[in-house]
Amino acid sequence: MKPKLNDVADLAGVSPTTVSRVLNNRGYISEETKNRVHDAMQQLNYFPNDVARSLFSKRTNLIGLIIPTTSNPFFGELTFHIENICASSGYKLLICNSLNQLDKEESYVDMLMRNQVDGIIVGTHNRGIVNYDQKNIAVVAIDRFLSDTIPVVGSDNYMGGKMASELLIDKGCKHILHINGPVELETPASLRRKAYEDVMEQHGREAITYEVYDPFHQQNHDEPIGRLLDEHPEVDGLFASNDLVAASFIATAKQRGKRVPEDIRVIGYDGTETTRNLLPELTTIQQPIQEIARSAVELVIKEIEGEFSEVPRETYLPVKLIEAGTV
Amino acid sequence: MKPKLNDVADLAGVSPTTVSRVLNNRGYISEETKNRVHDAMQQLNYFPNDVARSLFSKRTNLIGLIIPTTSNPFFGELTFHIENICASSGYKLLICNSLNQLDKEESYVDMLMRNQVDGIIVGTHNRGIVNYDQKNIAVVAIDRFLSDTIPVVGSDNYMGGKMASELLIDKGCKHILHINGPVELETPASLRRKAYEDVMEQHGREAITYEVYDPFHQQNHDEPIGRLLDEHPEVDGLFASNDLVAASFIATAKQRGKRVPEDIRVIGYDGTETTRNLLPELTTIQQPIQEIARSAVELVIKEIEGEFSEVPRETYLPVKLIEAGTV
DNA sequence: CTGAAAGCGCTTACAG
DNA sequence: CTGAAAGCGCTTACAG
Repeated sequence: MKPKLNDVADLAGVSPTTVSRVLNNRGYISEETKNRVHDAMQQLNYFPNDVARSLFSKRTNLIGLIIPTTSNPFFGELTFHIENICASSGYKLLICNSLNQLDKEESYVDMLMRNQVDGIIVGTHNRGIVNYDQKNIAVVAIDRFLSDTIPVVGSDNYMGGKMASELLIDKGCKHILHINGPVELETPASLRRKAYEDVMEQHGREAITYEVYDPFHQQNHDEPIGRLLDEHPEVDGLFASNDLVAASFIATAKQRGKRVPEDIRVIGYDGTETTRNLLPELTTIQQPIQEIARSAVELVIKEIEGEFSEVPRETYLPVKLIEAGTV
Repeated sequence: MKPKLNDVADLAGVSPTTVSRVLNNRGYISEETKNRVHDAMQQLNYFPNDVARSLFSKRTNLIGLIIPTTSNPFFGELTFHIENICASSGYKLLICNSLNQLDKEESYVDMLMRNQVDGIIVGTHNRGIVNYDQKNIAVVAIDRFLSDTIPVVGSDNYMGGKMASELLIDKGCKHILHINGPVELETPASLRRKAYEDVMEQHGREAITYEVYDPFHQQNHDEPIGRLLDEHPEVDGLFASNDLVAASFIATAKQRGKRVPEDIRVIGYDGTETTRNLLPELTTIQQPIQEIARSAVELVIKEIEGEFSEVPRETYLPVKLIEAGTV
């Protein structure tokens, strides 16, 4: 049987109170008892039961992370950094892959609440919205407006969209296409599209935006992209809302005999380590994933600790253009 | 304040015992009380505190997953599937990115034990080894021998290595190189190398294996690969132990004016969705990630439920050759 | 069919 | 400097 605090107390010949105190380094204890207790703990190979501690303290040091899927390199890397930063602050991560399905997100939130997590970081992009406000829990959203009060963290989407669009213009593209997620979502990421449209207008170009149903749940984009290329044979530039779509586009374009960048120039968005490794020639707008993770974790911890005044409603971190072969 | 079971009991005019019974659907309860209790729960927006339940039941329904990093596409996808399968079996996932560092793995295991997880799935590949046997907890390893008793799940590494090596031979390669992780690890993955060496020997070829220090922790492989190409200008075939290394190799080779596959044919290992999407031309041995995840979860659950006799010591799942442009 | 009591493994006022 | 008691929010024998 697992030794418990009482066993340690018995062995050390002290009260459970005393053991608890040396465990938590609270109150005055003589060096001698302290040593005896430590010896007893060692001897029994004792470690405290955090479930019992949580029940009392009403703190689990657990944070729930809801994302579409860790299979997507952006979210895989985001998850890594979030977990890493949580760990160094004494928090643990409960992971939830919602696949952008509202019902899954809802049942995950229920699960997290029953498990008494201290906070939730939400990075899903559903159509519907879970009402996090009345859950009475610390929440931070990544690139998504959840309510008037829930803080949002993301990359500087407008700047990213602007840099990408202007680069394509500078390179001499005449017919620039944009592929984005569904606009109705009203996410900060739709600013990428807004920037694209603004730049096109400034340069007297027509803005043509295609929407992919769900850019985060990995799926085969080749077919819709093929149709798109057939409908717009004049296209000579593409700004894709993420690198996976950009990669699908490049593959499809090549199949149709188009050369990249000679015939079509392509820019993606995200710039994950994985993309940099597997497709180094892709020009892309790199999100500061680690900084996004850091902000999200810091903000949710501030909320947990009640420091609401120090939590800005919106935090946008700078992006970086990575210019490579596809442009 | 969060409503508790007692509040529900008060409102419904019954004892806490009764509320607990309707919550757990245990014992006989009249329809009428059942309804009154349900009404009270609704009215108060009550949901049970799983921390308290866990303290009593000594079951948390929590599983710990220790992997190098979700940033790596193989582990990102593995994590997704494991979490997914856990969720459908009522388990939750606590995620731990060890970066293959022994000290991190150790402190994660401590953390998981304190949090009373029901089981642990281990997918790290350190040099040192944590003694999981004496932790007295359900453990399953992925592609790693942890002890004589801990079950291992993985792909059929020998078959994968054989298929890759033979394909290169069939394609007419004369000087085939293999890049692998450090052998001392004695992981089942080293069977990929064994198969390569056996095939080379059968065909009277020299086996040349290079070792990359840590193929899982993403890093820049370009420099060592560059040296390797300089030392072996005659190489016309490469079997890489994973797709990321294969991609680095291809990029480096191209920089040196080598054409793939005309001058050098390349085969990777893993075949993740992400690689298929970003680098569809890469020929690779695809691991059955979802099946590995399913086996790992099923086995750890069997251990948790005490059905040790149904847990095989080693489970190797079939791989699939994906032949594409690099070969 | 329902309830009072004890207990899961800890922690913290409160006394001394 | 140390301990007895009560309690965190549940559940389960045991009675009735």
